[in-house]
Amino acid sequence: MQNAFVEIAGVKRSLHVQVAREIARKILSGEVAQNEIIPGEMTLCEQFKVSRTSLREAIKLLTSKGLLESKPKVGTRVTDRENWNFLDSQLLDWLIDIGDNNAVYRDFLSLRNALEPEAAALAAENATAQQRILLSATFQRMDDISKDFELESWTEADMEFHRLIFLSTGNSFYLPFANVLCTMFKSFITHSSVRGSTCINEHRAIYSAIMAGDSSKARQANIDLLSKSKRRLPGSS
Amino acid sequence: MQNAFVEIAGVKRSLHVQVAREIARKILSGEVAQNEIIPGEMTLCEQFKVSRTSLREAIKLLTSKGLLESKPKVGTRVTDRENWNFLDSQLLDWLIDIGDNNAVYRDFLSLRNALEPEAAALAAENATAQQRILLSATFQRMDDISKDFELESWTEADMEFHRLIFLSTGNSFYLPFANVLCTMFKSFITHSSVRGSTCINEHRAIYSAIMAGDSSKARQANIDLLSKSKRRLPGSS
DNA sequence: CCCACTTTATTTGTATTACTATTAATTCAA
DNA sequence: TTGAATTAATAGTAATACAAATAAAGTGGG
Repeated sequence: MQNAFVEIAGVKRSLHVQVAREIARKILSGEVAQNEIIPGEMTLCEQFKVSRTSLREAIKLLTSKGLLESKPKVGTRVTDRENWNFLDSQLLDWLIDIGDNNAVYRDFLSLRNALEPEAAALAAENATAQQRILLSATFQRMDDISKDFELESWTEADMEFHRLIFLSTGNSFYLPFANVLCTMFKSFITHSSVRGSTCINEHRAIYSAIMAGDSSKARQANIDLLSKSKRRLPGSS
Repeated sequence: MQNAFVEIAGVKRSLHVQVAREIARKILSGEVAQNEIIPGEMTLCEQFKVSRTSLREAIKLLTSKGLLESKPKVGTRVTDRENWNFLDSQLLDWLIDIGDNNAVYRDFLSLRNALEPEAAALAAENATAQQRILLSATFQRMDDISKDFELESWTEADMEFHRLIFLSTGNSFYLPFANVLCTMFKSFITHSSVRGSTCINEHRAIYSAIMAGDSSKARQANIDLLSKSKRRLPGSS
């Protein structure tokens, strides 16, 4: 396993991101195995035709996402899958680019199932005045769009709605999901998975419950929404 | 706001991690405000007495955690709190070092509340043979320890038990929580928050349900455990 | 023969300097 | 007033040298 690291994508972005992307692709796709030691810095510099500075920045980026681990004398090793940060937006982008997205979408829906009802409940209790205003404006947009449906603008409003709920929980640990959610929604758009109806009534139920400060009703309304959309998405029963 | 960036902790770790830690502390504590532009690279190099290489590695690390954002000509700016990745173990360590941990523990418990019941249900359905063996061994240890209670070893086994559940879900998005959970448990130990009893029976119920492949029973058992431990932790009703 | 200690070689970590690319702000001309 | 060209400031890339860490090989004493 020597020449698994070659080529370079002729995109725009900064060099070390290109390199990181290439290496990440090979790791995520399984082309290089977990716990495998990748070639030394010098070797990789030659293969990617970049300076050691750039290569090291690339490796640092991947290390910070839990994909790699470096030790002097021993080298840089691919970590166990357990340590990969699947909630990182960039990593998700790379993962989606690779292929079998059905599994990714299914797993993500499962996570939303666990999180969003609780997030809605928390938002009902903790949303600030400012956040309630934003939520109102966004729901208004959804309501308007639902009457004259247009996929892209509705998806965007839908995304913003659920994003705002995460941000309104008043719980720091829910914040990262706002970004992950956006990444997934954007990938939905570009890969144009069909999403039939708007479920505007189910969304209205969530919205009303949050504005009324009724956490249990918000939780239940979000459960209802998820159980309805589950029936339309690929890979679910 | 110029000399908010000085000193340097005389710890061991690699240089750029020390620097990153210092800057992160100032950001997380609010000493430097969100959206504020921090001093240029050269200035920071002088203040921290490190080379530009190390400083840039530090900044890259913080950028990858969503704390900073760099653009040519404009500089490096502290991002909105919404973008901070609170599920990063290192960031959590820094956050805990700062102070008001009660809020952190409370928020984390709230997240566990949302996630762990679903994780237990998924584990009941998807745990591999290998994972079931590990879970059995770990529960056996918990059972033994509960008879002759010793705080540290029990906390470690408890942590491993819940960690294994996350790893056994068969859902990539649950994996990162395994590490976050460990970080929080370790902080519990060092900051020696009291955790009275072992709840061994509640844990047994989860364990049995997972081994039996009964997802709804596993979910309910995990809910029961959380509602019981909630009554003992600081900051909850 | 075996164990502990020392040396060596390899690999990552840090530092320095120089140059390039990007872009906000300014300037100057239409 | 506008808008295109210039300027200046900052991050990105590169090349090179040296420092630190450590696994592995070598060495001496028991």
